[in-house]
Order: sequence, then structure tokens, then C-alpha cells
Amino acid sequence: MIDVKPDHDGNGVTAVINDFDLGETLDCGQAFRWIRTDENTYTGAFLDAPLTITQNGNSFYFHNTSLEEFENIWYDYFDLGTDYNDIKQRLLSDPTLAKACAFAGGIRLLKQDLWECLCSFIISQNNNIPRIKGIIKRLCEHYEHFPSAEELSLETVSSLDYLRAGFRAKYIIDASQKFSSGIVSLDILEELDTDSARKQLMLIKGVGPKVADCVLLFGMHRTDAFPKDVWIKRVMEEYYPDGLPECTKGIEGIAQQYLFHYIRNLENI
DNA sequence: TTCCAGGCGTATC
DNA sequence: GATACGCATGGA
Repeated sequence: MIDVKPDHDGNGVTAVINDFDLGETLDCGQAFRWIRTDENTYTGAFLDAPLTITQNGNSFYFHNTSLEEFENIWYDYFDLGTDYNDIKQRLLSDPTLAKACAFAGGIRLLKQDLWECLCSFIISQNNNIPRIKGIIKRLCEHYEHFPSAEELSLETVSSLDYLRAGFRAKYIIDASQKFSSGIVSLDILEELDTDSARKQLMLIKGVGPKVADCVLLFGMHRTDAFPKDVWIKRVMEEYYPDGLPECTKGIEGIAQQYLFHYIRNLENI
């Protein structure tokens, strides 16, 4: 279990968490709304719950957070009930994954909101991370929060011009309409196995296999989903021409995050 | 100027 | 089912 201590004045919570690095987790391309405000500090939100969090080694300070909020929101969001050391030990049997885990062993898989995830990864297609962040920032500033599917379903392609999202605007509209009308919903997806849920998500225009897998992995914590983007396709050609190693079975998506971060930074290692 | 970015829809075979 | 091409935008 995690060692958690609320402040005496009740302003924040300190938690000792192993296998966790803020930069590696919040800036590795799984979430786009966290902003680094200081060397060891990030600010962001889950749904409408804001958070500022500071790291010193394996000690984390959750600013302006009650013990109740920590337990009800952030414990799950940061997947603190999962022992990532166990996971990394499993992956060590593969030499490439061993290197990837050694490079960024502080990555944790966030449990994000499904709708935000869907929207974000629709925007991500054929796009780069700084520009994805820019589009989502403009979206949130416009609404003063991440807009719901209901709110976005009232928009049109031209009313979204300010996003400068290009051809993706029509996909955002279609997703908002299918999501707010219940054609695609968390309730439906939760009942389905990963392959069926992927097909259901792909009913949305602009959602193909890769975006669907990102939504399953980051928005529903389906760790068997394995999004194949351009970077991961390079990893597969280079290191796994015959497929993923056995040690990734059931946690392919977590392995994917270590590999994605590793390959993107190879020239800097 | 050209190429590329956490892809996908469409046309064509 | 596989493959080729266009797509909005902006940084390198």
C-alpha cells in the first residue's frame, strides 16, 4: 500500500509512491492536458477536478487536495493500486523491453476519462504532440473546461474553426453526436470484450484501429490493447518481426508505453 | 520548398 | 484484403 499523509492544516496530501516519475508519465504522449509549471511540478485535471502535483524523489505532494479527493480521484487516476515493479520484472525477460523500462521506469498508465481520451486521440491523427496539445488547449480555454459530448454536439465544423484542427473537426462533431446520443457509450463498451469494443468505437468517423486502441488503453484501462502508431510500427519491424514476446501477454498496452517513449528518445540516449 | 506528425476515409484492384 | 492517395495545419 501507499504511504499517505495529509497536511496538519489540511491543504494537501503527501504520498510516497514507487515506480513513478511525473515527467515520464504526464509527458509521454498518453495525456495532453498536463502542463509543467516548474522543474518538478505539473498542473492538470481529471474531468473537472484540478490538480497541482510536485515530485521530490519518490515523495509526491498533491497541492490543495483532501485525503478524500486523493482516495476517490487521484489514487485511481494514477493507477496507484498497481505494482509497476512487478510489471517491469515480467517485461525484463525481453532485452528491448528491459532497456525501455530502464530508460523510463517511472511511466504509469493513467486511468483517464473515456470521452476526453476519445476526443484527444481523434485530434492526434496525422498530427504532432505539440500541435495536439495546442488544439486541446484552445478547446478547453473556449469552454473553460474540457467540453462534454453534449456541449460539442451543438457545434458545427465552422464553429470549431478557432481550434485550427483541420480535417479532424468533422470527426470531433461525429464523435460528440454518437457519444451524446448513446450510440457509443461507456456503458456499452464496458460490457464488450476488447475486440468488440474496438469495433464499436470504429463506428465513429475518424476512429480507426489505432485511435480505438488508444481509447481502450488510456480511457478504459484495457491493457491488452496495443496501439500501433508510426513509432510502434518501427519498433515492431526493428525488434519484433515475429510479434510481441510472451512476457507482454495481457499487458501489451503497458509494454507499448515503455517502448513508445524509448524509441522516440533513442537518438538522445 | 519539402517533409513529417501517436491515421483514417475513399477509391481501386 | 491490400495498396495508393488526399487531407488541414504548422514546425523543422
